[in-house]
Amino acid sequence: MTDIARPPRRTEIRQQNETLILQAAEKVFAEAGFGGATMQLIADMAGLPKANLHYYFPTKEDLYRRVVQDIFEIWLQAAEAMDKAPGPVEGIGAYIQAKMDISRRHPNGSKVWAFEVMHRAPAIQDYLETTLRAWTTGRVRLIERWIAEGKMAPVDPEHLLYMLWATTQHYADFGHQIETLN
Amino acid sequence: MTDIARPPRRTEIRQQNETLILQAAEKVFAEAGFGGATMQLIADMAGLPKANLHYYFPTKEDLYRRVVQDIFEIWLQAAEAMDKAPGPVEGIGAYIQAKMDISRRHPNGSKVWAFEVMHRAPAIQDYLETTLRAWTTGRVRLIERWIAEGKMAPVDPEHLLYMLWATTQHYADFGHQIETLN
DNA sequence: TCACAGCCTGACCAACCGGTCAAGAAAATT
DNA sequence: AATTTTCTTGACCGGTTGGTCAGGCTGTGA
Repeated sequence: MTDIARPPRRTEIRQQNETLILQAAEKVFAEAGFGGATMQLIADMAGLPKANLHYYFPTKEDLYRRVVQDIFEIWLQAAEAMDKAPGPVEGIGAYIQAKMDISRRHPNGSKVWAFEVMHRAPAIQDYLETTLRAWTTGRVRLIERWIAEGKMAPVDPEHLLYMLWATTQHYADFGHQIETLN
Repeated sequence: MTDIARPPRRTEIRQQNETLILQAAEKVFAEAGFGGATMQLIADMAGLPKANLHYYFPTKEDLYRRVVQDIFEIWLQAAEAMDKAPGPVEGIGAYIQAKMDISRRHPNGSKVWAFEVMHRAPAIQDYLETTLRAWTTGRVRLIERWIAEGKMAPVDPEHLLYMLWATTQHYADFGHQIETLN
């Protein structure tokens, strides 16, 4: 009956190595895409033998899916910043701020996410069709309410969201292009 | 001394096969990135034996560089639409129109371009640092003139261009995401 | 002290990678 | 008709790929 004491310990090594691998994987996948990435390179970057990767993540796809899933969850958190705001100026401003922060703190994850969405999202179709859609409709309704209350100009809420995504994503992913031109 | 008659003929088969290969390559590179694409898959998609690809394009990199170069030249042509316009409304409008048209007609090329720029553009550094920069400064000056003439609101010309890039590129590359949500 | 579950890894495998090449087919030039 | 150039391709090469596995190691609980 010692149910409470079991889970905490014993997984320390596992968790430590998993994050180590995930960090390396995020970087390699971001730089080469799924097909271009190699388990050997990820292993080298993590400082582990390749066989050890396969101990924690049986296949390359498992590892990739996990990387995508992680960044998606972080990405979703930016929504909170929008909901807590009293009006559009603070809400949208805070959302942009949060998204740009994520892009800055997880540039690799941001690229993996972009790559994934660009390619029909074979690894995350479920997310796009359920979680993401739910999130979007919720936010669209919020913006519609703001418009109805006269707090902001009557723009198409969906297109506004697309533009926000486009711009923040662009600054995250095309940093090099912008940098070169300045 | 028959200098004029030489170039036209003789390259018919070559040109035909080159475009056939380039079309297949554009698609495969767009879907898998440079590292994930394979010469075998491109060959199959073009309906040619793999050894034949290497006859026209000695290495995978040569083929890739050519694909990137082609889409870049098409991309540059959208500039003309902007220059011919008398004012910002027509100019920027026409530019967006032209870019969206390109994205719609060359969705694969657009993805290859995005992928290339996202990854520090190893194959086209020269372009980014010369041609593209020249193009940008020219357009910035055009917008500045429009602002000086009171034809449009005084916004930062460079940031305006970035936003235009971001939005049009987003609609081209993330078509699937937008489609899924609608 | 022992046992046992979780962790580690060198060696190995079939499949596939980009690229080569020689020998021949087709086309253009003479 | 002869010759030369361009095009085509099956077979092949060394190296790399994702993935496996047997056997050893290690920390912990009894």
